[in-house]
Amino acid sequence: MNSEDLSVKIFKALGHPIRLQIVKSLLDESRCVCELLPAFDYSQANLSQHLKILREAGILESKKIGVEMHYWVKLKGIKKLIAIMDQTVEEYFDTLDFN
Amino acid sequence: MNSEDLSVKIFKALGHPIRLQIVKSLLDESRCVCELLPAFDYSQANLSQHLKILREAGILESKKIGVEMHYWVKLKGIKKLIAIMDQTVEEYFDTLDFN
DNA sequence: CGCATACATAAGTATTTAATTATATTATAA
DNA sequence: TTATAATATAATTAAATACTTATGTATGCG
Repeated sequence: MNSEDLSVKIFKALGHPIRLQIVKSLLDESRCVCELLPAFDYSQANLSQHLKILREAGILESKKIGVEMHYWVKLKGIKKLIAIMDQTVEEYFDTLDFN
Repeated sequence: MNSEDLSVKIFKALGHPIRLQIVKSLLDESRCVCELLPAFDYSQANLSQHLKILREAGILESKKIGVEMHYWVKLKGIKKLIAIMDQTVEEYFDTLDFN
């Protein structure tokens, strides 16, 4: 896969409300699915599928510990990316004030 | 729309190869559709629809000048966002080298 | 063992998104 | 005014994505 395709894949992976929530909740600490599941209101299968998409985009990494599967954010850039997105969204709302 | 939804909308808008290309080509200068169209290999209608999605995500702004419609990147954050994405993709490929 | 827990995968359906083709709009120029 | 260029919109179809329900797999425990 080339850089352009990977960029698109990462943007796309983050372009879903459930997945963005998941990633945000993993920015500073790893968690197992058993912790994520009750935190959100999605079915276990659905959550698992979204985690797979995030793993395949290279955003998350996982490791099995006993019976639990732990997930964390693999790329440091993702945290920056989300921070810049927050800034950008602020910028957007700021521009609205002048209309 | 709240911040979370807007973040998702922007990520999603960038998560398509055509749209990412368009945005990148507009990062430093505005262009009319008549300049964009021959630069890429998409049908006029298709291009127009992607431009609409980018406008509706707040990423692009447009203005009609005579018979031409000019587009440019409205949010400064978008340029940063794409720069961080490029870094992140590099980071990804770097991590692969150690496997 | 055999069962329970934690998770993944598969299959099916519903919904969304994308692309194509055709048509509409708007501004200028002849 | 009509013709043309530049662009948008609508309608259709195709394809991808998301969600649900059902089932499978690995690990640890009694």
